[in-house]
Amino acid sequence: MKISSRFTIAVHTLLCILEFKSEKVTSNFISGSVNVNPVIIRNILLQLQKADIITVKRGTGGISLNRKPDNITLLDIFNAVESLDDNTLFSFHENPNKKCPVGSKINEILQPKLDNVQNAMEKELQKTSLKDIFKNLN
Amino acid sequence: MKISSRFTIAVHTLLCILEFKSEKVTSNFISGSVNVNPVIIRNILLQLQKADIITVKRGTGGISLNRKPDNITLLDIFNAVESLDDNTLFSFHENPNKKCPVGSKINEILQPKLDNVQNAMEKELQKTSLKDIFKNLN
DNA sequence: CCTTATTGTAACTATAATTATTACAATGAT
DNA sequence: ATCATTGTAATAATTATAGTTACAATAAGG
Repeated sequence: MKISSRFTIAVHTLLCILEFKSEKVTSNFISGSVNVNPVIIRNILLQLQKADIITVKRGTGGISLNRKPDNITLLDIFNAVESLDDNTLFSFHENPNKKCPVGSKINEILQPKLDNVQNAMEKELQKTSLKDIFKNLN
Repeated sequence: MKISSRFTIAVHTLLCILEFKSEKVTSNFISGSVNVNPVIIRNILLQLQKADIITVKRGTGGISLNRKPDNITLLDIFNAVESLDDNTLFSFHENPNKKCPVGSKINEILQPKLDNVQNAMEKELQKTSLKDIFKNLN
C-alpha cells in the first residue's frame, strides 16, 4: 500500500513557512497553496509540533521552525507524520504455524531483510534536508 | 501507511513451495502454515502467476516455480503482490496551487527525491533472493 | 477588558484497502 | 465420471485516508 500524501503535504507546508516567513502563515493560507481542507493542515501542524519541528501560535497565528532548515531532513518529516506501529514499515502476518518448519522460522529469517530495506529507505530520506529542497525553489 | 502483509505471506508461500516440493502443495496446505484463509493464499498465488513466478495446476493441485530460486528476488515478489499505481510508492497531493511559488514547483522538486528513496528501497529488495532466504531455513 | 482571528479538537461522512469468509463453477488428473 | 482443487464472486468487518462543519480555547491588539 502506498505511503499517504500527508508526507508530501507536510513538506509543502514547511516550504510555505520558509517561503512566506515575512508574512503571517496560517493553516488557511497553507491550505490554499496545498489545496486541501484547512483541518488537514492543522492536524499535520500538530504532528510537526509533537516532533519538535515547528512552533504554532494560536489566535494570532504564525508558525516558526524550531531548527534550521539544514537540520530538518525528509526523514524527520516522514517520521513526524507517518507514525508506523513498532516503527516497522512492513506488516508481517501475525500467527504463522509454529509446527511448520517454514512457519516457525519465517519471522526470524525475513525480518532482518525487511529491516535492511527500511534502513536503506531511511538513509536515503536522511540525505535530503529542507534547505536542499528550499534552495531549488528559487 | 504500512506495506500490507501480502508481501510476507507471498514470501512464506514460496518458501513452502520449495520446502515441500516432494509433497503436494495446495492453497489449503499453505494456508495452514501461514495461518490465514485459503482464499487469501489463492489470490496471492494468482498474483505470483501473473508475474510469471509460479505455475499453479487446477483440480489436482500442485505448484511449481517458473524460475530458479536464485533468480527470484524479494523485489520480484514485492512487485507481484504490491502493485502500486504508477509504480510510485509515495502518494502526492494532487492539486497544489499553481499560482503559488511553492505549489507550482513542489512536484518537480520533491518527486526526484522520492524516486531516489524508492530506488534505494528497490535496490535493497533486489539484493535478497528466494534462495538466500531458503538456505537459512535449514 | 473586549474583540477578533486562529488554532485545537470533536463529530461525522465518504471512500478505499485489507483481511476474512462462504459458496460454487471451472478444471484437470485418476 | 468422480473428486480434489483452483479461480472467482459476493459479502462483511475493520482500518486508514481524506473532506467537512462546528465550536471552545487561546493569544494578540485596540
